Amino acid sequence: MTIYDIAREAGVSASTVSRVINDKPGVNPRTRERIRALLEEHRYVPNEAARGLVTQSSRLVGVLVADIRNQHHIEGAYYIAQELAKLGYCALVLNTGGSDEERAAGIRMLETRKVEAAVLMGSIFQTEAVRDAIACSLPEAPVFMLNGEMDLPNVYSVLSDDRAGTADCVAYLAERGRKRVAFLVDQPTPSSHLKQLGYEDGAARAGMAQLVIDGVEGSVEGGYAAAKALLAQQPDVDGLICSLDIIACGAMRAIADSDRRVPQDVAVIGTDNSVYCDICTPRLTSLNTMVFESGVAIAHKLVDCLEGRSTNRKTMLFTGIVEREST
Amino acid sequence: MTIYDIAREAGVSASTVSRVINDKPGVNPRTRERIRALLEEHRYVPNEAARGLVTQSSRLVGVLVADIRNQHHIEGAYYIAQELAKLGYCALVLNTGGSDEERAAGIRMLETRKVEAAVLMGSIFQTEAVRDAIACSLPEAPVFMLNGEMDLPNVYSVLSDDRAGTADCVAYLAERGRKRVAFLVDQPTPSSHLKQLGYEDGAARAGMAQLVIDGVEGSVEGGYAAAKALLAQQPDVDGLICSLDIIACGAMRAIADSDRRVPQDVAVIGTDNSVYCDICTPRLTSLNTMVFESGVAIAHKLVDCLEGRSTNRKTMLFTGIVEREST
DNA sequence: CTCCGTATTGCAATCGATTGCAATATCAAG
DNA sequence: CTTGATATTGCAATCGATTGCAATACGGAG
Repeated sequence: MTIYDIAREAGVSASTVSRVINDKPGVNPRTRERIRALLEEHRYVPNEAARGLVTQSSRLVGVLVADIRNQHHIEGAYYIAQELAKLGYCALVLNTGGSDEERAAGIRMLETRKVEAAVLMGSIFQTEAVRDAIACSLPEAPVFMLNGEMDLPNVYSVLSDDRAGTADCVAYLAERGRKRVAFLVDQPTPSSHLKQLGYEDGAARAGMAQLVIDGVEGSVEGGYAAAKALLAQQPDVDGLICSLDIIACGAMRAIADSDRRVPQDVAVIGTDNSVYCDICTPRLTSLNTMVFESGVAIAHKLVDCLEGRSTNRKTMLFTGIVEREST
Repeated sequence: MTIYDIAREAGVSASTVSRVINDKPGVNPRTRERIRALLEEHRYVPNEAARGLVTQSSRLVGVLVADIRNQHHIEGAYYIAQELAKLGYCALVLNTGGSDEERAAGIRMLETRKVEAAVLMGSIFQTEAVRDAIACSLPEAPVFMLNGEMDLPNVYSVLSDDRAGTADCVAYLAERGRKRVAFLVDQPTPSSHLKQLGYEDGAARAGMAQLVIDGVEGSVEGGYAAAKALLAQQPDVDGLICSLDIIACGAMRAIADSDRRVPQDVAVIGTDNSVYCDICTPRLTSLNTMVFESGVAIAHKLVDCLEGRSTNRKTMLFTGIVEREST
């Protein structure tokens, strides 16, 4: 069912039908009603591809998510999709794998689909290859980065101050009398690197020795194994900060298995404030890195851009420690 | 950069360029190479909208996800997207809200984007309104339902036998000497209803009195509150089956707060086998309802359909209890 | 009854591809 | 130097919309 079919049946030209569909003036009210009825009757839906071809617009926004394990990113992506849908835009949510190639391919895919804007969920997109791909494929479209920055005029940033936040975690434990606070960090990503820097800042400021275990696998088992080894080697550890909540969950289990209590013997803090915090026992104190709130902020700024309003290129959200039972 | 730009620069017609792009025969090898080089040099990417208009294909598959809280559905959706990407298809992942209207609107959106197939993640799509929307908007395209069936020739189903699985859970507890097993169920959905029927089957078969608490909020707090109330009223409960793992997590906390031990005093089983199972303490025994595996199966069957191979309209996956510490 | 302004409507080009068929080029054989 | 077969290439229509401009219809004033 195309506008030509409708036009034939209504005894008018396609132009007139198009004017009715797009609520444009210059159509006799009676004709308009007649066509409206036909449109309704045949449940006409426009072909977005054809429409986009002539209007040079797709009403599509690309959302790239790298880590599907990150509940926050996914929820953020869906929130963005929802907000956009309200405005008649459609989110093209793509998951890109772990490599730079795949991420660049994702951006090229957005180009062939002619998206009008893009969102990159996560600091993992902050690489040279992605920068080049954006400069090549989306030099005009507004691109929003979550937790990342890029020196391109069309790239906007929404980030949370994870470095300061993690430093705050160290200070928080130091104030509560912890003397030896270790840091468990997963595979290096820009985000985990920031957290590590924050840990180092905090430890230096508190005059505390630094103890970093890196390369921890991002799973309950990974956290368990790392914490078990740590406690065996450094039995005097009385505080633990983890770059992922899920690692903290595994670590707490290891602590319990080593006949220590959380938080009395070892206090534990995660840095995601994820749903896991309320599920594990004891409930996990965690740094709210505002990932979800960032998604909300991105959706709003994106819509501002798309509707021609201006927005500042960088938005910083402040973190906060959410105290639960593990400290 | 369009094929016309390339054609002009190469001194040939657009047809020739198109033949090169699509690897079609009938082009002088030397010309072909020259055009290939130009394509590369200008990083030509085809406009999918224009291509789709003439070929009447979009290489787009719509994936509708209703409940973003369901980690399985999201992972499944991403897995599907990944498989499709390998074959040159692009997944249009849409989240539809809670109402029938929104779900029907999602299907209509798929129609305007001219998707070649659709996937509905979850039993929640098994409604009359969705059926009508499919019959209207996607009467030809293959539609895959996860955990749902529909009497339309183009709707395929991949489901897990949750009813039998939940009955197995009751039997499992009965065999281990539990006398009074209750069932906590969330807001009614086709899926939770099946689980409830399974519980009733199992209880009847084991000659056990039935004790169903329904309308439980699907959260840790919801499970906590429901279990707390239950234990106060029915102190003799020694087994608990929950329609959602997250409810089971809350329930285990309530049991601990009521000075009972899991599993010694009350055994608990969830019915999602989600990531939460390994995070809570004690680790939660749960029914693997194969949601993730179903996603995999759907991806494969979808690709079969798209490539012209035939598949059976209904695939049943069998559930299994994954034993952990809560039983 | 003519003329003019305004309200409707349609024509035709355009967007960026694909593709059947006609046209031209190339080359070897006779 | 034809002729015919085959290899390249281009023309033009098509997909389903949108839109500027030209054309027609209508109505009232003179």
